[in-house]
Amino acid sequence: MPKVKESTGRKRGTKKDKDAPKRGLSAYLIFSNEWRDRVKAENPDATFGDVGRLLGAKWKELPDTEKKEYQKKSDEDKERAAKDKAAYESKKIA
DNA sequence: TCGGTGATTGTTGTT
DNA sequence: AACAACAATCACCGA
Repeated sequence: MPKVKESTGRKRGTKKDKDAPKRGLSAYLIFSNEWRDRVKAENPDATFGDVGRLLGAKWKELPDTEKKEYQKKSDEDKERAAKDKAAYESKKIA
């Protein structure tokens, strides 16, 4: 039984590695980059609280094909993060 | 071998 | 500066 987090309040400064080899962006992150301006374009009054919620709602409304595009981008980002860590362990091989 | 855990990613707007 | 919902993620490690 996977402990699914119901609250989205993760801890920000919870890292133990001094180098912190980051990870990769996620589909939503990339999607938000493109949609953030579109959502705001239709909701110039909506602040993060509004846009944020609306954004996520739209994300799910997005066609699977569309999401697939972002997922694909996330894949590239992943590979990028992989190199990031690669250098991290390389310099920090210890 | 396998699981699940935590850490991370980016936006905006506020205080 | 940091946080707050929104969602995905997924690499990492240990037992």
